[in-house]
Amino acid sequence: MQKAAEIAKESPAKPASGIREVAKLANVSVATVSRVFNHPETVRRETRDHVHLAADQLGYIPDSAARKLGSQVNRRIGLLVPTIEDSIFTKFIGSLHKEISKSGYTLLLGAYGFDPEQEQTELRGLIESGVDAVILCGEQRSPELYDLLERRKLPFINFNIFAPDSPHYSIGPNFRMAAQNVANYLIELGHRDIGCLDFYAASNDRAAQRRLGIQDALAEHGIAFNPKHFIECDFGYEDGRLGFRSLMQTAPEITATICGNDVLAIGALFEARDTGLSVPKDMSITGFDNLDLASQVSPTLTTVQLRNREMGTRAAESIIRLIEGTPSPKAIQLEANLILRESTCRPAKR
Amino acid sequence: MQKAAEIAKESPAKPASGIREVAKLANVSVATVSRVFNHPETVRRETRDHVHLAADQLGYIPDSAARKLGSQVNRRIGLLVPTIEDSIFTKFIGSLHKEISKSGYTLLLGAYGFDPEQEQTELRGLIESGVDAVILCGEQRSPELYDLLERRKLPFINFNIFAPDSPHYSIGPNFRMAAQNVANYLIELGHRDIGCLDFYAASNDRAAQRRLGIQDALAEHGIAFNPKHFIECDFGYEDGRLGFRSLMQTAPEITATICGNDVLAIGALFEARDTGLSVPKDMSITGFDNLDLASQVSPTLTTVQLRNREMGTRAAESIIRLIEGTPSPKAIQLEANLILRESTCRPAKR
DNA sequence: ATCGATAATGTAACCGTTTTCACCTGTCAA
DNA sequence: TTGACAGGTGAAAACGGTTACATTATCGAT
Repeated sequence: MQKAAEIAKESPAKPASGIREVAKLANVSVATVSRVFNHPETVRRETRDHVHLAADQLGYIPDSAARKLGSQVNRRIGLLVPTIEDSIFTKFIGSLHKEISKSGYTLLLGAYGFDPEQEQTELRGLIESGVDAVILCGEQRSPELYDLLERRKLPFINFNIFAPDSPHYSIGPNFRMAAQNVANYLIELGHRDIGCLDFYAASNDRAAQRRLGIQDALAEHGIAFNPKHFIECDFGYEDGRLGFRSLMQTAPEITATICGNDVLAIGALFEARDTGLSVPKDMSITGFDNLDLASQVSPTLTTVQLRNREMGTRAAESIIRLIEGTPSPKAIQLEANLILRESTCRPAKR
Repeated sequence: MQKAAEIAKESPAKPASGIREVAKLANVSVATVSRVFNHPETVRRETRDHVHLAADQLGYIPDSAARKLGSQVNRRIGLLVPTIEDSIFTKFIGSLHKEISKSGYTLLLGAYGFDPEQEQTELRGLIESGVDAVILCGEQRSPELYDLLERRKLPFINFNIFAPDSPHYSIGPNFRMAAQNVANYLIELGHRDIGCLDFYAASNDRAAQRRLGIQDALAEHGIAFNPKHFIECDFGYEDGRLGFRSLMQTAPEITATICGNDVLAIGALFEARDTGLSVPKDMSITGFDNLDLASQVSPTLTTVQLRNREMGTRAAESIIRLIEGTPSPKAIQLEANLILRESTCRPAKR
């Protein structure tokens, strides 16, 4: 380990100094220095200034490990996402990070690649690393994982899901209702045969919710549910293309396709274009997320606007309240507005 | 703080237990328990099993703060990126995270929104949080920041830049040469008036490098450098559109546009299409990154493939070597291959 | 059986803070 | 003058591990 230190050339300057050096220089006890930083109001103004001066002079940075040991407080929040390579999470993480930084928290990031096993490993890592709370994606996970959280009495909230009936805290859009809205809109336009491209519902509760919402809408309008119309796939433009292609093969009668996200929808859009299908005349397509790209493609994409940034800031507020013991709403529902654009219209064929 | 604990309902189960409880249950001393986890080879097999059994039974998770305090080792790596909302960084972070996880490190993330001031604040945060090393983006930053690093004797490497002449460790593509290749390719196709859309070179050394590369190519072919052809802008599809529009206004003579990334290029592509310009016939367009989207748009985009995932894994290896004192190459150059697609061809007008 | 070397384990100091408690000083009401 | 009290401050005990060093098994050689 000392080796690591040798990498930097022997600097003649001051080595990293601790609270004792500061105390000595300021002519006070270490207790006072500590107080200056943690409970400034309890120390005399003059003393405070001395200490600050000394600290600046020495470039003092408190050691958070020692601090944690002493105080049992980390000022650290753990976030577990399935993947960081998706703009939903990216926006969420960005605004979450910004918001918790404001309150002096740092972010510990874990990604588990949609693997529940890995999720648990990462959680252990976060706990071990010392987090005051964690934020998880979705609601569906092994009881052992929830157990771990409870045993450690770690506050946590689930994001990207609105679960008013769950025992856990949650924040997110109501995917079920949002999807129902999309389906209703298409049905009211006159569509009867509606296809659907989404993730694997069994392992992704957001996809499952959307699926339910679509079924709600179909049932409401007395349209039979046809499992052949529901295709499950991975995400990525290419997956959207592939999914759309197989949808057209198994169910050529459909006049509209609801996609679980914008990437899938845009993939489908490209595939339709490349196979000579006109969107929206021959095929209406909708997405979820409202990516920047959705309003740039041609035709522009009808989609559901999600508030991923807002989700980040609100989740931050919420989790900090939980850490501090302030009450916080159990389930927060975020808006999910349908944005009408050019990729949808009434069906041509009847 | 106890409040936070009360959030979880009084669980009758075992509270988080420490090393002492494990020691007692396993009938050994705390030292032995510690050794089992840190230097297993030094303890008898049988004892080891006892300890593991006890630890599992109690759900023991060592406290990393205490661990750090005792051992002066964190197993934590800090990463500072300008923004997390960009697929370059996203891919990099993803693979970096995966790779360091393998070696038992966790990732501390900081984002500073391209603000040097904020970068320093975030770095302080990371140091305070206890990182064994940090990874930074680019090379250009205040001497104070470098100072902080040296004073703390923190190993660090700069990513997304190849800087063989710098005193610091670096890993990334050679943007200058890559851009020179792009420009050469266009010039050899017959283009003489080449526009350029990129970030602000003054605050972004990658953009500055690309600009130099383009100038190299122009000079090499005896083409005069026209500052009007270089437009600086933010990133995002809309910025690409705007940038391209203003480029067409100030320099309508150009027959090709080199963009600093694919998003900009695709924005330009869309704008060209919407204004009735045919790509590539009237205008060749190139990007940087080779996003998934680049091969999906129409026409498909000629671009430079960057190895951002590879950058992540290699950076991980490198930084871990640095931490452990194993020698590691000072500057690693990553490939940057020009991918020819449909968005470029010889100029029509002469 | 004794000895020495070596392997396995225990004891206790230490890491750099926070925090409890005790103490000192000065002020004010009785 | 005295006692109560509050505001500042310091000494030392935590916090939960790691590890240097001391100590105790174990075992082969004599």
